[in-house]
Amino acid sequence: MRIQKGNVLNTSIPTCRNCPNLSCLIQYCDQEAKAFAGENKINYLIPKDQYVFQEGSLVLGAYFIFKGKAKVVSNNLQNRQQTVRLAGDGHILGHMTLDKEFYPIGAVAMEDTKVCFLENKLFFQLISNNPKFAYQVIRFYSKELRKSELRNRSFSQMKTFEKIVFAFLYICSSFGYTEKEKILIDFSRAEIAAIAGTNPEQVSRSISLLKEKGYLESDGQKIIITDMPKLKELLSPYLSWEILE
Amino acid sequence: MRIQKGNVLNTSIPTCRNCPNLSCLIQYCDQEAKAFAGENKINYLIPKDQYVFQEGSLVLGAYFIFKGKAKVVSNNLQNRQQTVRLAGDGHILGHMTLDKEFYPIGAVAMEDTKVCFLENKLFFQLISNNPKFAYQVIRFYSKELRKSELRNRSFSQMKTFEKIVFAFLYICSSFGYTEKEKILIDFSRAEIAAIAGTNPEQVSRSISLLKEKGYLESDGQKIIITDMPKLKELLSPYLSWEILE
DNA sequence: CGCGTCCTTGAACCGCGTCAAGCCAGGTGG
DNA sequence: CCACCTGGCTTGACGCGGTTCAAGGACGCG
Repeated sequence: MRIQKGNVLNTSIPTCRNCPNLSCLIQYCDQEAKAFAGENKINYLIPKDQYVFQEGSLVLGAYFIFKGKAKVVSNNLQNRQQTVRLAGDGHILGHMTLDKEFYPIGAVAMEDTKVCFLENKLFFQLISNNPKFAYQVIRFYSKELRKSELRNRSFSQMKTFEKIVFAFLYICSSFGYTEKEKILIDFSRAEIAAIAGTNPEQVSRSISLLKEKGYLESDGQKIIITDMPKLKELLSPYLSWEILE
Repeated sequence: MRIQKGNVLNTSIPTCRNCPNLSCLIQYCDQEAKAFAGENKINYLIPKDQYVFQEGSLVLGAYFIFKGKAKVVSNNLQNRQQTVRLAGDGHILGHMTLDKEFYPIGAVAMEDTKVCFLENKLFFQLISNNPKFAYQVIRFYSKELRKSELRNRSFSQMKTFEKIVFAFLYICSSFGYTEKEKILIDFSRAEIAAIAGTNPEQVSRSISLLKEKGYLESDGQKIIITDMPKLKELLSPYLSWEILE
């Protein structure tokens, strides 16, 4: 198995103004590193539904998402796929290491996605020259770990219905939303099920129930959340919501 | 609610030879930082069963475990406690941040545990002056996140029996073991249940079943794993085991 | 010796995963 | 332009597994 890459972009690392998370990281990189990155063509465009990297491939560095959406997925031998994390603009995919290690997970682009691949050596160089960059990376991982731990807890205690509600909120928080406007989720039932850790039928049932009670509307596979605060309230026994933001 | 601390130790940061993970981290700290840490008495001894920090307390920095065991726990409002992570020698507890944030989780010492508290400012100072230290911290978080993601996936697909087997292996991998010798797990049924995300009854049933099939022995609450490889095999459909080590 | 705590085992209810059938929308070809 | 087909959404029915409740036993402690 090998890392599957999209088209190489000939740009240097952009400042990425419309992507606060990443620009926050990148602005701390010194000129030298930026030039190196540009020369070495480390920016890629991954088309929708293609792998950023595949399960079982060799770890060579970390991927930063400039613009786009990706899901971190994991198959087991029974061919069931589980989505373990969602990543949007400015997030980090993959895990850097000094040793040769293998990924137990893969990442798939959910839309055309611009990523920047930082090979281990370059990554270390960036950290060494840019302590603020290092600090931002640590904060990112620290936050993601916290989110992941929370998901762990929630999933082991929630009933299926609640897991599905959680999946909706997780999607919203991963890709951003504003409290006021209506939120559109355009995921297939199967995709939602893979996040919630259940099956499409249960997702469908839960949506019907939520629709009935006026929490959301649906049109084909599209879901429109009309009352976000009430939806959050359903999970109030489990969560303090600030932390997902 | 306030941070509950144990006795303050008057030592400076030790090199901690018997604790490879942490010594690996700490050896990269410069003398100045070590002196500062020593002066500011940032080392604490947390007695067994006391909180290192409590759910809902303010985030002020990160805790490094020198020697001991701790569990990261999380209560929901129905008073069910879930253990989301185990941490042994050299591991990091808590999550650093620039802003004022709240922990959604707490940490409890599982035995008398020596920890070192790095307040945010000091932590940043360490990172700035010690790029290798920063890199090690990033590696640690990256690895923990990977483990957590894997746990996420596994738990959403495994049956209860398998989750309990997983809990045993998770305990072993967190606190270290050698493949050859017999491994003693001295946890109450309820504690194991909190890790596996189920109830003590199921833990008890699973243990009986495993005992019957010769995977382990038990004596009161003590569990002795006699055949680790066979135990791992039970979960082979889910896991590539290297990554937990 | 009595009490409390934890482990163990049994029994009953019910949530949910699975299977199956019906429905609707979009795409294709005659 | 319509007939057909395919794939995803929806809903119902069934059966298994697990949570919960309850009772009995082992052990330590006062």
